[in-house]
Amino acid sequence: MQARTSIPKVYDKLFAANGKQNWWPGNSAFEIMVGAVLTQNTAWTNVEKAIANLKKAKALSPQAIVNTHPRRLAGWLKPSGYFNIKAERLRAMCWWLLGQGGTRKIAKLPTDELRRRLLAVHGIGPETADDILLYVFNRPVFVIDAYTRRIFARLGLIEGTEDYETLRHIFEDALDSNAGLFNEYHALVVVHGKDVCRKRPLCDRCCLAEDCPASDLSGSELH
DNA sequence: ACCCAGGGTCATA
DNA sequence: TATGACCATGGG
Repeated sequence: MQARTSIPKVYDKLFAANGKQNWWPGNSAFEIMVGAVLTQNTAWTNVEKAIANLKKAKALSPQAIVNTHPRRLAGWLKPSGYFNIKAERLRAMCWWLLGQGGTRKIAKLPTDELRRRLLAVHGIGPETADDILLYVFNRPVFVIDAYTRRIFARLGLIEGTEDYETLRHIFEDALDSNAGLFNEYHALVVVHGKDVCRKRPLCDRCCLAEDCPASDLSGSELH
């Protein structure tokens, strides 16, 4: 009981310490989708280099990508790692997008149906699908990633070994179903995960610690 | 020289 | 269903 009711409070602390993040980085729906695939188990700085290569080659569109030989595409993706696999995944996503008639078309689908279709694409798993649902289609879906497991397990709010869907429902049930909130929350989790809570056994000096000044909301709960 | 990064798929038991 | 191997570059 204590555990689940604290999830909103963690958001308040993260927001108070880090402010608004304005995610997802990228200037178009398609760029966000490409980034979501390329960042799989990969540092974002490496993803930026690969996306820059695509832009320089004027290949940041579904048509351009399916018209590009996989070898050449993989070459542009090299800095983001797993380049052969990611070239296939981007191809699969682009074929799918073209077959669906573009993002404008599928934007009309209900969230459950859109999620099923995303998960049916080779190379799009639960987290990537939810990144796209949330940051492209503005759907109130809570994204679970490795940082989420680590941080909240460390805080004692979850075990950390729960499967993806279980965790997603825990977070979605604990919060208002608000895409803007989920957007900011996941961004804050990632920023916090990179920044402070790396290899420590406990978040002893970070903004989530009990005695941290940045975590003291002085009873002014924002929700 | 290690360790890990905003995961997912596939083969095996 | 539940592990483990595999993918691969770049920054710390």
